[in-house]
Amino acid sequence: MRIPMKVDYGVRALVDLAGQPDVHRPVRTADIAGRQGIPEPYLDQVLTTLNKFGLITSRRGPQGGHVLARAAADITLDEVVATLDGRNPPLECIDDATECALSGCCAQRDIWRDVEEAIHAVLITTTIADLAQRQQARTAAPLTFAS
Amino acid sequence: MRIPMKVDYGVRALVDLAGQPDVHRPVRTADIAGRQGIPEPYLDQVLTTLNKFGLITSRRGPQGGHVLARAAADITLDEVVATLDGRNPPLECIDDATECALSGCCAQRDIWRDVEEAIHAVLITTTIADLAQRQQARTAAPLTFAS
DNA sequence: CGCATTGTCGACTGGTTAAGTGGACTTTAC
DNA sequence: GTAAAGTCCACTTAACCAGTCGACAATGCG
Repeated sequence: MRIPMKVDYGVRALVDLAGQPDVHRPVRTADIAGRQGIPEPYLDQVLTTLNKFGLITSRRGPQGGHVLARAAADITLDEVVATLDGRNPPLECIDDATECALSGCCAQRDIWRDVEEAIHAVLITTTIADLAQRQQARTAAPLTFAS
Repeated sequence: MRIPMKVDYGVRALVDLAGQPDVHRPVRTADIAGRQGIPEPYLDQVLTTLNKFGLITSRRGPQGGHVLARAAADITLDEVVATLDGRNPPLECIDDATECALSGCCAQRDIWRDVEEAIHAVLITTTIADLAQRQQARTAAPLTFAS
């Protein structure tokens, strides 16, 4: 019942990209890793996956880096989780009814599905833009008093 | 974001115990394993844990086996998960604020906490008795039409 | 063209989880 | 009291996840 590191790192990276002053200037892996406290080689893999599935666009070479492929408001957390965690259901039997067949369609399958849907409901209503905005408000607020 | 096998097996075993005609007669590990399609030696370990934490009572020797230690209606799924999965938060930083400190109290921490609470909400409102009842209704219903 | 920079990919290591194996211990039946 | 039926416990194996390292490929610049 844990959130994989991949997912946490991926979300952090996307929020970092969304929070850049110029959204079209590529950001290097090392910069994101430094700011977010993520082991760089590992973040590397995560960003590669995000690029492969079209969440970010990456460019190699000098002045290369990563850019959000879409508007931050269009990227839901649910999509990030699905991309990085491979669309795994919390338990096999939820999608595959074949395994659970012998126990006469077990009752707890409903419960696990409820759990899955509860998670889904939270994740689908949250976008990277939401998080970036919240982040910005949080880093700015403690320094400047409300005018 | 997966539900550990331990948890699934543990819940299945408890529901199995709750569904017994005589709740006070001990049920053998092998019987539960056979009915529920669980690898017996592994279920063994799970049941030992459940016994150690007082969810079931186990007796050794001939006519030995496992019995629910409390009423099925008093055992919530949340408790089973906590017992078998060791009260792990979905992400370290939710309980330990030390790790996340450098990124200025990150925004997604709230979201992961929301997810955790959503899961909690489902699990705490479901008891072993609920599942056992639902299970019984499901195995009986397809044969007899509603009167 | 040649080289530095930066992303991409694959193999490798260490820790945790899901199981399997074997033996010790405890209780009941005879 | 002895044997059998059970649970309990420690060790091993296989698969997976987090993280590291090094080679390769593409891009831009002189």
